[in-house]
Amino acid sequence: MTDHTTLRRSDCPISYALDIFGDRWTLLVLRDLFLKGKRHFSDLLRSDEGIASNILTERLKRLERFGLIRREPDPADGRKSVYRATERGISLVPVLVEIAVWGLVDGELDSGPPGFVERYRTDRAGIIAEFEAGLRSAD
Amino acid sequence: MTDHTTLRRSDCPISYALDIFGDRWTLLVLRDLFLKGKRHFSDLLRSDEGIASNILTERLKRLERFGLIRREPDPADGRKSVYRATERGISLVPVLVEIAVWGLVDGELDSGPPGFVERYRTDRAGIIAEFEAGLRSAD
DNA sequence: ATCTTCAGTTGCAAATTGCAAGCGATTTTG
DNA sequence: CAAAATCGCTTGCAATTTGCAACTGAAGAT
Repeated sequence: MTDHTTLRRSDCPISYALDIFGDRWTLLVLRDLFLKGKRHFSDLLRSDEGIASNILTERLKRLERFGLIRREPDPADGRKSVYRATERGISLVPVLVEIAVWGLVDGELDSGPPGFVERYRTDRAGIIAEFEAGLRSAD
Repeated sequence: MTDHTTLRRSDCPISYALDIFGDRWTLLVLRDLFLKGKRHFSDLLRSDEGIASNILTERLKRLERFGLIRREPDPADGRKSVYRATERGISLVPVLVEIAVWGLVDGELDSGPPGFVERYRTDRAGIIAEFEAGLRSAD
């Protein structure tokens, strides 16, 4: 069996990154977790794109193994876990923002915060810093 | 059959982007084409990661359909085609660079141009402009 | 106590990927 | 000019991954 979960295909940084999040779902899970503030399995399951529960389970485990997110028991509800960004995960915010901006412009979409692209053009660092700060302070 | 080649899963820009390049190979093809200056099928086939020829064929067709690259006959060799970035494709350079930087830092890799990350930190726009200019002037 | 919700797991069919071999059209070699 | 090599694919097929639906045990709500 080819082990895509640990095997590195080459020493190229782009290839390295894609071995972690180069699939149809991983970045969407991170989007919900990092940009939309979702924290629970059930919230993530109700993504706009309709991820299957077995896929979500597998991706969350993978992301935890790669150290991009961590899982904690929910103190308020024994059935639930809370998923959060680690510092390593937070370092992916610029990638997420870059992809979002590309998608907005290329797809001529108007979803997302109003004026996002305009602000990005003049204050990229500020936008990114804001998202990162939001993730660090999330309780 | 679910048609992943044309179906949009949601109106999220990240989802839109992933419907175009959210897989293990597409961005690696674009890397070779945009950042490594490869132009021919045979060169792309000899990627570090060892892409299969049927997958490469399919990805090139897809990228052409999405308007990110275009194909021309090679005037110097009737068997060959030349693949080039379109303006739309060039707009993906910032995404590629962002992912590359993330991979270099997170993976503690030392591949790529020396001092790339350092220059990125102080002159992101310059690096991107350089890659873009290189693509536009390529004959 | 019973019912519901939660976070998964399981089984299986369908789609995608990877591999090796083959192909016609060119181009190069002798 | 004929034969061999190269080019950009295509084809067949096995292995892997995905998607769907149904199910489960633990925990919470009524």
